[in-house]
Amino acid sequence: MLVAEGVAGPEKGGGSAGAAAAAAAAAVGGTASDNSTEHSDYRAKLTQIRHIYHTELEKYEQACNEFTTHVMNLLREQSRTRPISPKEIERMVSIIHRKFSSIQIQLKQSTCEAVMILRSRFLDARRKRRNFSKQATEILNEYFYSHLSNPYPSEEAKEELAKKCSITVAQVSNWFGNKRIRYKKNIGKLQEEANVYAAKTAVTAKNSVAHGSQANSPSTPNSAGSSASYSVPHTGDLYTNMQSINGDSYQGSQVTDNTQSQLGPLDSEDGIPHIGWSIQTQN
DNA sequence: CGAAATGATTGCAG
DNA sequence: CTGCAATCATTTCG
Repeated sequence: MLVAEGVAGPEKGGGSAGAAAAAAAAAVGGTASDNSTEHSDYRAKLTQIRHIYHTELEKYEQACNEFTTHVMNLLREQSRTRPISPKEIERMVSIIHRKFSSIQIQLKQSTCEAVMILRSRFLDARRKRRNFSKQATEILNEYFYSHLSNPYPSEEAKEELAKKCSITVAQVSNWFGNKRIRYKKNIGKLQEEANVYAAKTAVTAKNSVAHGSQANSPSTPNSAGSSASYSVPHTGDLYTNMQSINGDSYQGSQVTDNTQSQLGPLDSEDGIPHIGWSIQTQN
């Protein structure tokens, strides 16, 4: 257990400790490369614990030896007045060693406890999030808005994005989960963002798919100062995607989009259009 | 400081 | 197992 934590291992600099920290990081879900700043704290504390442990252990060992020799001396002294069998000496020594070993076990236990506390605190810190870098969110948004019609990246796409953003696949999934739901919740506000990113990536992906007649340029002329008027991005194509609520077909590029999905909370102030990718069974 | 933004977690459903 | 929705906990912004 302590060995696993790199505490009771060989007392060299930081090899095993580093491994332990890395393992902990992996368990937490970090990339082990970028968030080293957070690990340094953990590692420093682990090192401290290890140092204390070894110091104490050495102290006990030394005390044990001293005590043993002391007892031996006493016995030797006594041997002048009475015969002392080697067996008795052995017995005494073993008793002493047992005693000290129990003390050491206690030390190990308390050390173990300290490590566990440290570890749990470190794991609890998983909520201590760091915002992604500007560039990472840029990349993610780019993908999201260029696949707005079906923002469900495949496993490969997630890996790709994760690599590009220096985050984990799980984080990508989290991000898309959050993004989808928050986008849906707030279409009005995020519209501008959508347009921005759509414009940004207008030429890149997907136009290959849209080779249909309709010009795909989303190009809301941003004229209206207020965000009042927004036309759903739906950069063209395939947002009819699954939405296979039989019948339906799809109503041209115009997005009056009555996909029922009555969002309760948002009062109808502007007839906010709804997004298509609500897969939810909602017949 | 409080509110908004945001990444992570939890519970639920299929 | 994946996604959604609600919620938590932290960070950032005004």
